[in-house]
This record gives sequence, structure tokens and C-alpha cells, in this order.
Amino acid sequence: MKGHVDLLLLSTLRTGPLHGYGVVEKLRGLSEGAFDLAEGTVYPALYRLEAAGLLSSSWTKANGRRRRLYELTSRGRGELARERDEWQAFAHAVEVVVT
Amino acid sequence: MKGHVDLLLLSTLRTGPLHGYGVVEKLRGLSEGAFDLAEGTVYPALYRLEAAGLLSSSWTKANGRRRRLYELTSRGRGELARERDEWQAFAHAVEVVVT
DNA sequence: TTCAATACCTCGGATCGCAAAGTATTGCCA
DNA sequence: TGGCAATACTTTGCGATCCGAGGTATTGAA
Repeated sequence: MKGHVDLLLLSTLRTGPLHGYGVVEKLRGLSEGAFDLAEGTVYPALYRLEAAGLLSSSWTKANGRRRRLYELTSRGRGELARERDEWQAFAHAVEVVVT
Repeated sequence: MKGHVDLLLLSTLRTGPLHGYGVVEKLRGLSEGAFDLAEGTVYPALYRLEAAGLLSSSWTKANGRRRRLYELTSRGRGELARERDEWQAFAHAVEVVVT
């Protein structure tokens, strides 16, 4: 799962803001259990992405529980597109080698 | 390039024995330049794979230059099949998430 | 003879995924 | 009422791994 977490997180936020825990659940759902990221993976990754200017966050409250809501910045959208293209090229190249 | 080196190396050796330098060249050729692994990546990886019983090696000589020839063991072939299946599942799951 | 290519080895930094442990709140159920 | 599961976030530290950089040695071409 190394090196692809950023792409997965950015992709998951593509359709709208989510908080950390929500990202984990959505990713697990989308991938039918294949991607069940540990919190120790996701939260630091979200911090990194925000520090890199690809995400912005704001505190909200839902059911008395505090939530930090993340959403893509415009730079984040650009980076998402870039990383998706990169993934396609990478996946294609692997496919060529392994088959 | 993290986490996929083993699969690429095993795949490259699938069609016959090769030495380290040769693996690098073949991989670069197969992938049309996409995978140009550093020697500091490949040699330690080959040692790891041999230590894990997936490869076996023997010294040979070609044009006065010493070469360490690596080839898949039967366990290596099994592992290759396993990792290839794993890759397919992984790639498919990523595809679902990013599209 | 000097340099590029071939071929190998090794050290060290930097990154990263993740398990683990901690805090806090809400709501269910016995 | 008490306790436990689920929700939600944070931080620490280990282990793995990629790779840049530097080192050794041989061959052959310029």
C-alpha cells in the first residue's frame, strides 16, 4: 500500500468534503474492503496533504462529536489529475512487464 | 516505485536467468524506459529475494567480467504467481476508486 | 591512456505505512 | 446505573524500502 495512499485520499475527496474517519469508511466501501487504511496511516497523510496545499480543513460538529472536514483545494484537483495520469501510466507499464 | 520492485524483478526473471545489471536493462527495455531502477535498489532487492528462497544465484564469467546469475526457484515461481494475482486485485481496486 | 560501458557492492538518508496506545464523546443495552 | 461499542482524532516509534552516492574492477574503443 506504499506510495498510493495520497492518490486514494485525493480521489475519495473528489466528490465532496469528508472527515478523516469518513474517508476511511468511504474508501473501504468503494473498494469493497480491499482498502482498509489504519488511522495511523490516514491522519498523518491528511496532514501532509494539507501542509502541501492540496487540502484545506475546518472544524465542524456533528452529533456532539468534533470533526475536521477536509476538502480538495484547486491545487489539490490539479494534483489529483496528475497523479491519476501517473497511476495509469504506471499500471500499464506493470501490466506489460508481468504479462 | 515502492512495494512493487519484487514483483517486477520476479517477473523479469520469469523467462530465464539474468544477472543484476541485465535485469535492470531488460526491465528498462520492457517498460520502454518507465522502470529505470537504480543499482542501489536492485542489488539489495535481489539479495533479499535470494535470502527468502525465491531466487538462487551462481557466479559466471562473460567477456572476462564476473556475473552473478539469478534464477527463479520453484518457490519463486509460486510467489510470482501470488504477487501477480495480488497486483491484479490491487490495480482493479485502485481503478474503481479513482474513476 | 583515458574514458565509457559493464558489473558488482555498500552506506546512509529520507520517506512512509501502520500498529499501538491514548483521549473524548455519544448511545445502546443489560 | 454502569459498561461497552462505535465514533473521532492524535501521536509515537518501529520496520521496511527506495535510491542517491560513492567505491572497486574489467574490458574495449577513441
